[in-house]
Amino acid sequence: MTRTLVTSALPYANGPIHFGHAVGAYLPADCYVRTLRMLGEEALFVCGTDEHGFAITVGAENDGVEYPEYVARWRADIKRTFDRLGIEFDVWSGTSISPHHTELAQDFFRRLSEGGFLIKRASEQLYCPKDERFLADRYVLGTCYVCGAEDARGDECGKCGTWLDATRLVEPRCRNCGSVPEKRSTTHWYLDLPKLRDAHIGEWFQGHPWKANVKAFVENMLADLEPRPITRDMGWGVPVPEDLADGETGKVLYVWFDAPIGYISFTREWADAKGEPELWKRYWKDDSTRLVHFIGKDNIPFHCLIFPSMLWGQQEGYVLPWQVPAMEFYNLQGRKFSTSRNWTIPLDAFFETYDAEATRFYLLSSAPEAADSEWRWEEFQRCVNTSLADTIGNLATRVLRFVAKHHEGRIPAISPGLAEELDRVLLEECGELSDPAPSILEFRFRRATQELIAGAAVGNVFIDREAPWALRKSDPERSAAVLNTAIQWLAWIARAMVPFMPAKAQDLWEMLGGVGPVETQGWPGIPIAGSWRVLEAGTPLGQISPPFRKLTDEEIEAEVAALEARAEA
RNA sequence: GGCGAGGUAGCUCAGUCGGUUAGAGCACUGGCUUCAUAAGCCAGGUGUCGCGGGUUCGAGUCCCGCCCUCGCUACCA
Repeated sequence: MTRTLVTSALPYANGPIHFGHAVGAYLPADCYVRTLRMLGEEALFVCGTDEHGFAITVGAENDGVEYPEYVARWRADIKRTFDRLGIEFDVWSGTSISPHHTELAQDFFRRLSEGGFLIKRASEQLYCPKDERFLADRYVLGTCYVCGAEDARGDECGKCGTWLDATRLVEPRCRNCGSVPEKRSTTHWYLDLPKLRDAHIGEWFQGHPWKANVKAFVENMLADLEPRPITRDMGWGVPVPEDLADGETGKVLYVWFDAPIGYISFTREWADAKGEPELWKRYWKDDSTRLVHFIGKDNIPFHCLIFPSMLWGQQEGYVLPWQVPAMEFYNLQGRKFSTSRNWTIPLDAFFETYDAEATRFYLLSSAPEAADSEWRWEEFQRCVNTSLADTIGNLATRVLRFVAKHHEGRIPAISPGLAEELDRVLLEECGELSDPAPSILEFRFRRATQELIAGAAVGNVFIDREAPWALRKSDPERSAAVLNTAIQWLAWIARAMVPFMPAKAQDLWEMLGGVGPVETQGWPGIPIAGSWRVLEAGTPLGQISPPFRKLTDEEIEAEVAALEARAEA
């Protein structure tokens, strides 16, 4: 029995999330958590929005609303998408509203300072006098001092690709209001990453079996590490603790510094809500906890290096990540998802037409585990029609309608002798049986979806071999036993479907006459002859209806055309 | 520039420590079946494993070089 704390990257409360986000950090995590629970293991699933930072202040001001209102709007919008996808966190909060967050983030700063892991340093940064704020590099435009291109962004020139120093741009201007920024000296605190690496984090990282994409990337960074600023001149964020500010004012913790602390704040919020305020320590301060961060690859530095450094630097026994199953990127029909270029799938319309559970399955089956991958409408259609409707859905209807017609809608009887014989046929002679759970626990979600479908295919082979429609006349007892076995197999499928499609799994379970939540049946694993049947003969079936609607060529073609039309508009 | 990942059948991909005639799904063709959502089952593969070298009894797999695609490059989060 293990205990696992699962986090999904905190989405930034500055816009809607799309399927690329969902498949990168949220769906796999939800699937993983559901699998652990089916296996009887303890898991806690934590998420919420990341609500500080410069980009949010700009977004809110452009919309003419106060910061808290702005982030509350996106917090709700993002949550709605998760709800529709059936992603169920144990706690959902936000870094600007979670009760312990400010104090905890300040505490992190304080303890790092006491540990000697912070460096105070002055630097020159660009300040916009009109907007009265310091500008992040990417919010400054100007002429590239390398190639002369105009409208280069302060962090990188779009023309020549050079990584720029914003303060050296020729004719710089504020991206927001166009005025000329001035250089101002400002003091900030830096996290001494080289020191933390040498003290512990380097060794810790090396001694751990990471996913290939994580390992290569971080090893590289470890070799060439520099102190990183963790404060910012801004009014929106967690203030630097006054007692440590040395008279400096207007400083807040950098958003990336406070954001991952949100995982802990939210866990505390969850524990408070349960009426056991100390319970969060069971997850964060017990060595035996497995901390798993689901993220997109853009988040690897933070979750494999910086946040672990912050945690360890507390010297308070915080657990460090056990695994960071970072996904690569997910594109849409050959291009990057882009809200500004209208290369997106409008989700409100999408969920009115398409099934969220089938969408979960398709997303997991195409997840960018080892390389970038993409949503393709044609593949979505193929997946829904072939794998879900034909292989799983049709297996259910072909068996259940037969039973409805010839056995009064009740699960037919089976004798011990026939059970033994049919177990052998089904479990040994109808194709290879595989258990999706080990794949899920290794973060191989694509393979896991294939294994589920392979299981349903075994059911189809079994029915064809035994042909109960023919046996009905020649050997009615065997015909009944075959149908009993097929229904038991559907029950296996329903249970195995839970991590991928929890609601559909429940629908199927009830169609089979199953009572109560299918999750409570536990994970079915690979059936063992003689002990895998869970439904009683004589049990009345539920209402039979095809679990998955097939998608027509016309509607898929229309979706692709609409996508392209929106992008051109 | 630096780093990384990919390049395997028409399409999407799997190939663990190097080891038989390189696999799966889809698509396609033929046959069977008629319980079922025009679903199901069976059978059918002459692939330069990106290119060129090398190591080895043996390379898709390891080493070197090159070509192509994509991503990341931390003061956006």
